[in-house]
Amino acid sequence: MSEPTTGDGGSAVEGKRDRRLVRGEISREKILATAVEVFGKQGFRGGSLRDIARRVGISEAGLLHHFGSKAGLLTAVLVERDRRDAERRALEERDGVGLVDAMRHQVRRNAGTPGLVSLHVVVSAEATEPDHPAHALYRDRYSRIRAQDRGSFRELVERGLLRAEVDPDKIGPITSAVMDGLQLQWLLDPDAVDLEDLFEHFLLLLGAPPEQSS
Amino acid sequence: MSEPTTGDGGSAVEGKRDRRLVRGEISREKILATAVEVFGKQGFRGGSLRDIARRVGISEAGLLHHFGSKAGLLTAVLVERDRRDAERRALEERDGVGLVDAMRHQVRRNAGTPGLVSLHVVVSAEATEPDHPAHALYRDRYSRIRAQDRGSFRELVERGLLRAEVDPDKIGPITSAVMDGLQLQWLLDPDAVDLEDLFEHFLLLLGAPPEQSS
DNA sequence: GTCTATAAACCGATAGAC
DNA sequence: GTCTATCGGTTTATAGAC
Repeated sequence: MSEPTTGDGGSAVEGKRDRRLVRGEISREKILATAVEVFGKQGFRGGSLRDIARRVGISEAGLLHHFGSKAGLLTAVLVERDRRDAERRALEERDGVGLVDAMRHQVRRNAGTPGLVSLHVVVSAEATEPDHPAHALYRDRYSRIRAQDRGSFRELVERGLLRAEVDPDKIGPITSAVMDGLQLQWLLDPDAVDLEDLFEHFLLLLGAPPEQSS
Repeated sequence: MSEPTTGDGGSAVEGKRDRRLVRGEISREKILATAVEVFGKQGFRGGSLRDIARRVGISEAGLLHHFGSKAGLLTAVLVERDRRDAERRALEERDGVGLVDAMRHQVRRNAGTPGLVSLHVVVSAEATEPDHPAHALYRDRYSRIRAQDRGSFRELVERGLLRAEVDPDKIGPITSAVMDGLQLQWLLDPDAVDLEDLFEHFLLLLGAPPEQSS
């Protein structure tokens, strides 16, 4: 057994730094980090509260005190992840990082955090079932991304930064598909699939210019 | 540990046509079809033998008589699916259908069989976990596809049927990723994602010629 | 906020009759 | 080949003490 010590992931978020963490919040952060691991490996259906509770070093009842239900815990995990992504994207946008480079950064981060990638791949697939507690969340997330990408890609094509054949209405979902699909193959066989290299080749086919080191 | 009997399923493939089906084989076919439904919706971990047995109209013990275990049933389902795919691909190859058109046909079939698509998307994602009973099967399947695609794509590029920038070593996994990733988005929101249309746009970016109606 | 105890349901698999 | 009965295990969630 032993402590997986992944609790380090609970390293203070950002704005929370100057505030003392009370006991309950320590638990909350640690629970969320552990839930990412367990739901990432076993999925929502396959992962158990017992497993998470044991890894955290808390009782199941104690765990449920914070999140109400298993579905509540999953939702908290995914919402927290979305929050961090949005925060990071906002910082990048402030620094003038374009869509394509932002995607490159995302792929690079993914290659270093297989646990988060696994959470996404496994839970999003589970969530295709309409009754799944995260179904609406994933459906709406992809819908939102498609809408955002549409505008960003249109601008890139208009500025001649992508090949003229690229259809701004269609390239967004295709690009998301490439990222998701490559992640699946990478998780199945990490040594046989080079995430960054393959994504970069896809970008080359779009006619995207090389990365802006800035 | 009882007879898994999963081996005999593949024994008589073509020769079965002229032979009367005995009761057991009727059950076997019906069980496999139902297992596709249940595992497709709930995954292997989330789906239960109880649910499958009830839908088939048989007891759980009767079900296990045929397949030995839950994992044995999943394996039988996936092996059967692979067998049918290989059979169909062999026919197409005999008729001179190229790789790209074969992929178009696959996408078109997928758009008409959401249950099979769901089985693939959900179970392949589950199977990224090394302990999953279908892990080796999916890892090897993708490895095999990558190896086959490498040769086929090289030939297409050499014959000028794809853009020269296309790297035969990299475009295979990217193309698989596009199919898988689009399927995920399609299952999450069927009305918002046009599987065939988006895949065709991807092919256009590769410089592939229009479909050969033959 | 955390615990123990327990409810209530579901699970895969086996034994053995027919 | 199919059944009934059952075992031993797991699951999420609640009640109530502290």
